[in-house]
Amino acid sequence: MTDDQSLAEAVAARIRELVIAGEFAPGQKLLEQQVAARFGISRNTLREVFRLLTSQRLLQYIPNRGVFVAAPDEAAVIDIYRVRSVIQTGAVQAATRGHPALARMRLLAEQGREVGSRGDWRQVGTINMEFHRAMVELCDSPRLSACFDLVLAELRLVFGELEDTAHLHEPYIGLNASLVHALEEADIPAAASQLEAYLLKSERAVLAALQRRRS
Amino acid sequence: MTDDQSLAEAVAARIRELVIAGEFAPGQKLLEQQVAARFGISRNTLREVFRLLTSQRLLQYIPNRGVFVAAPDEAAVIDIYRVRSVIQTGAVQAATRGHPALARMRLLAEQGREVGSRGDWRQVGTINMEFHRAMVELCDSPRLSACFDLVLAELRLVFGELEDTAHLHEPYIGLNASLVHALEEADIPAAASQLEAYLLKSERAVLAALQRRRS
DNA sequence: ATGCTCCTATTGTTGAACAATATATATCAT
DNA sequence: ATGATATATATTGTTCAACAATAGGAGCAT
Repeated sequence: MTDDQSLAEAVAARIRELVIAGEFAPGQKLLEQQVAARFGISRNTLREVFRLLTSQRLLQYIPNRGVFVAAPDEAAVIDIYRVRSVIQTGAVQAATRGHPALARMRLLAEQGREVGSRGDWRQVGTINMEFHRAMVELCDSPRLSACFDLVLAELRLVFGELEDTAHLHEPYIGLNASLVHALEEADIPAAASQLEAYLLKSERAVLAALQRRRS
Repeated sequence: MTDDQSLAEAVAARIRELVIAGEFAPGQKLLEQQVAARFGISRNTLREVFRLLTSQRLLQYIPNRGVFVAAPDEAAVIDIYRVRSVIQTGAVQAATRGHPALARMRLLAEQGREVGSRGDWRQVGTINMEFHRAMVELCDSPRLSACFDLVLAELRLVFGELEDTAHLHEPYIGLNASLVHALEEADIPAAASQLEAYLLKSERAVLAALQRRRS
């Protein structure tokens, strides 16, 4: 079936999903023995897994203390949105008519609207992230996409800490469609300003929700 | 002395230097037994090291085949400069008067001129990289800096493949000073256009040298 | 050459062991 | 009690030896 990847990578992928889904709580310590037993692998292999996930910022590694599920704080969120601003601004600047990523953005924007009307906000969140990933692919840069994937994964982790994901995604369904429109018209300045507005709004919403949660 | 880091991290740092210095040739295969013996560590620990360096793109990991020293090709160089363009453009946009990173840029620009007049081009290259790292720190974003450090390390690897590093760095001593000047005057557009010119010129020089080398 | 089997070196993974470090517990002086 | 100190315990850091799984090459037939 699915076994062209090494065991370490396979387990890394599984843990990654668990972390992002919030099954492993942020800040929680991961004991080597315990986790190794749970996944039926040896400690040595698990350590490779941990190194993998640490490099993706999903786990935090403190020497001689162990690994912990990353717990992004306000500073992290601010930094994440700074990265998004820089990279995604670069993306809209690089946008060209007829780029496959643009078509994908259009598709995802429509899917988001559909799923949103059905009220499945978790799904909307996922689609929204895919939308922005597609946007970065406008750069045709595997390294920028990789960097962006990292911060996006961190952001999903933050979302996992919050509950009221409803209004965290709802307002952006319209914005996405509008952004696609601007890009298809090759109106870069409009797209850039809409992106900037989106990011600012989203950052504020996330920060507010995060601070509400910490009380 | 210096032992607050784990053995794996220490060895990773050493190998990293060797790779960047070109002591391990790009594309060369690294045998686990051999390298483990050379550094006096066990295979298991070395595997952690490899995972670390792979995530930094200094090594390439092919399942069931082993790890190889990364060998950036033309496509990689093009991509690296795309990343630089996006991130560093973001940096000059974020520049503010009196930012500590700006002072550091000025210092490094002067050092570059000094060392350059003495003809120590290798040193000029190092200082030049520090200069651009400082530029990215204008963003005050640890994640952007981390991403930038990755591509810069890759770029050093490319430089290692070339010999005539002299004229690869010489023309940029003046450009750096001029860029600092523009930023200190808060003339963002000027700085941006100079940066763009610099990156384009540098990219072309590197690509040309690289293609000359492959024959 | 092309395709085949067999062999071998290397990677992938394991389990147990021990040293080094951190955390928890108990002990003691104040 | 409180706080400091020592002791014990759990966990991480690292090693080693073993074996399974895989890739690459040698030889051989076609």
